Amino acid sequence: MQRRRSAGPDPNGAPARSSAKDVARLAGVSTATVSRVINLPEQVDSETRRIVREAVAKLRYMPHGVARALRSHRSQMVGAVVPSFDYALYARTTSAMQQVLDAKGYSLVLAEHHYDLKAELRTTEQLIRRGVDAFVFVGLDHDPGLFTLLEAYGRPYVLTWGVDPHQRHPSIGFDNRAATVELTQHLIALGHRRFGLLSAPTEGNDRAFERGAGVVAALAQAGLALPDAYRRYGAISLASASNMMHGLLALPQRPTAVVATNDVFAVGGMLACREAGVRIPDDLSITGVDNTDLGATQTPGLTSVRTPITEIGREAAEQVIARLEGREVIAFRALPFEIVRRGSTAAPPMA
Amino acid sequence: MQRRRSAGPDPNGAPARSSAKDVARLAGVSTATVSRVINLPEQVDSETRRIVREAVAKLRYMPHGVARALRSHRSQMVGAVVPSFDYALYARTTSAMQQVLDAKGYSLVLAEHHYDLKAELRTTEQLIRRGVDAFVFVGLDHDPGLFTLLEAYGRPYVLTWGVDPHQRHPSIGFDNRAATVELTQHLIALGHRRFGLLSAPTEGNDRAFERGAGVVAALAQAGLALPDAYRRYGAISLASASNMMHGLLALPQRPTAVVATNDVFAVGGMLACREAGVRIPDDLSITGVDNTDLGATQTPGLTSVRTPITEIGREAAEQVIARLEGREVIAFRALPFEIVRRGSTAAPPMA
DNA sequence: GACCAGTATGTAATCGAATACAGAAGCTTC
DNA sequence: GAAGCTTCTGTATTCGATTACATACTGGTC
Repeated sequence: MQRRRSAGPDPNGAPARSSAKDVARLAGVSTATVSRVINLPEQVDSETRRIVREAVAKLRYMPHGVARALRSHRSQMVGAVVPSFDYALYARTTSAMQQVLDAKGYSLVLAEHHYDLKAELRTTEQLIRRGVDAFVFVGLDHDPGLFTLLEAYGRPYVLTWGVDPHQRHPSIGFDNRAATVELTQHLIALGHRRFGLLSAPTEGNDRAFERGAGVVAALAQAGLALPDAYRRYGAISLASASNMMHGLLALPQRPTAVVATNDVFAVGGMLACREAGVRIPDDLSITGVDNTDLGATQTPGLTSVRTPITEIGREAAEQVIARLEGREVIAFRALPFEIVRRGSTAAPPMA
Repeated sequence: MQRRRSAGPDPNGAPARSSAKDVARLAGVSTATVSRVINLPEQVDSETRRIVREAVAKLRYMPHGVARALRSHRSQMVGAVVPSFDYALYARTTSAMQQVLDAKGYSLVLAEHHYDLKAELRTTEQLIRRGVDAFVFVGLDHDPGLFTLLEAYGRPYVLTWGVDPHQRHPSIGFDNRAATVELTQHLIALGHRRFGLLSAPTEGNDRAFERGAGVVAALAQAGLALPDAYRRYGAISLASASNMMHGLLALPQRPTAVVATNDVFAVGGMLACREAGVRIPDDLSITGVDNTDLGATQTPGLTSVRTPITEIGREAAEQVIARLEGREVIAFRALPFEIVRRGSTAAPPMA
């Protein structure tokens, strides 16, 4: 295979980028002084500082981050390892993170693992190899090797979208179980007795697990059960949710209320109802979690839970930066959530 | 401020990570051979290779990416600089990119610029400093300094979501103008004569500009005009779109068809119509672009254009990798799009 | 048996900054 | 005016790999 001379980052025609040595030469100082002007300016005489800064400006000098990272063991990069980007939520959390990081001079490195905790481990390993300083993960469930790895390489991290009940790992999120407990209680109060659940597979997904558990707990408290046939698990997509809902509608005694563990499931469920001619909320009530635009704009609007999407991102970024900079920080933070009632929930039809 | 001994990436207790030197010692070879086993295995005797690989496994050696990057001028990181993550689209494109990159051993570094081309330039500069090898940008409009910078540092790049008509920059996307031309023609064919436009500000946003231009061009071809009062520009959010639509509805002669330059604007517009008691499609037809779930699940479903969201991401990633590896590649790629007709468009009401 | 080509490996320089250490200069203080 | 402190700057090492170059060995050829 013929290979051209160099198409890579260091090609023929490119004007050599200027180094600290060039700046030092022009300013008539040593590279050590150049480095100090950049990193510890107060240690340098103000006149020298001025001269060096002029040289920096004239040569358009940009410190070589890779060299700096090698020597100082700091890359100024933070990794976010999320389940999936396709689900708008994580994108928004990540967006909030990115803004905070950017403002503080850090860059965001991103990876997805598609709900595969082994993949999460591998990908994190790769990012550590690349020099990423600190990490933000989604959820509390992870491969045990992940924590060993982070420990071994001394990488600070924060878990998000949940709060670690054992307080073993720093975490920022909210009480997923409490959210669906409240929703379910709301539905029970409306008079519903026969429930359905639309959920993601709970293996390795503590958010889904807790949300499902919240439904079961609230029902149990009211003396109600949630038989297996009324629990449906599938991938997070409208199509899969629609399928699951068709399954529930086909039951001999179909539920009058369906709790979905997120808005995508709920909207997928609504689509299935439209197809099947089941009216919402007259024939069936349905709720989501996360209060996305997708749910809010449906007809009728989807009752959901406003989760602290951007706050989680912002706080997580601040946390890891604080840890990186050696500051003490609150390690466990439960943010508030709030039920948002819309037209998708009402009293059940008369029996 | 008291600082603990070390909370950073290289703390006290952490077992020293093993280096190529350690592997070399254990295997009884030089570090050069270790490096060769990893990067050019066919140059090493198979027996030596086996021994080195055993040592690598025993010590759980991971090459130090930063050191490697310093010496080889390759960080194996690709940067994606997108306008915003909040808009689901870019998140999905980025997701597709990430998957390709990951499969080929690259990592994705992400930044947003919130439609500020100066910020885009600054952030790219920062990523170059961090050693990012190649870039993917959204759109054709950029600060001229951006290309100078990329040129100066020899960084390959690809523009996405549009196709450069002058073919000066490698680009992968589709014909934004043609998309709205087709939509508008569809509406004209249905009998509409009075149009409205909901768009993002076009400054520095070629996608918005082209889509708007497509509407105007199709109308002109049919001998119709689009007066300024019928063009509304605002931020990409449901609330802002709803405001704009209320403006259109308040016109003495309100439009019977509204073309929105993306689905968010269109759905925001639909919300405003619901509030104002304007029925879709009986009183007003509306269309979006991008064929998102948000639009597809509305009642009625939003007529839109299926744009090659994931294909763009995948191809862009493959492009930059190919360029990085010195392979020749197709530099200008126009992907197909397709009108998706749903219930939001119909004939105009009788006059 | 001399020469050459090819293969396998080691030695040492290198990437570009950060930083430990040393040294110079200026200022106090007794 | 000697000792001691500060303040400022330079010298030289270091981070951990990649890689140009040198070297040793093997086998084939005339």
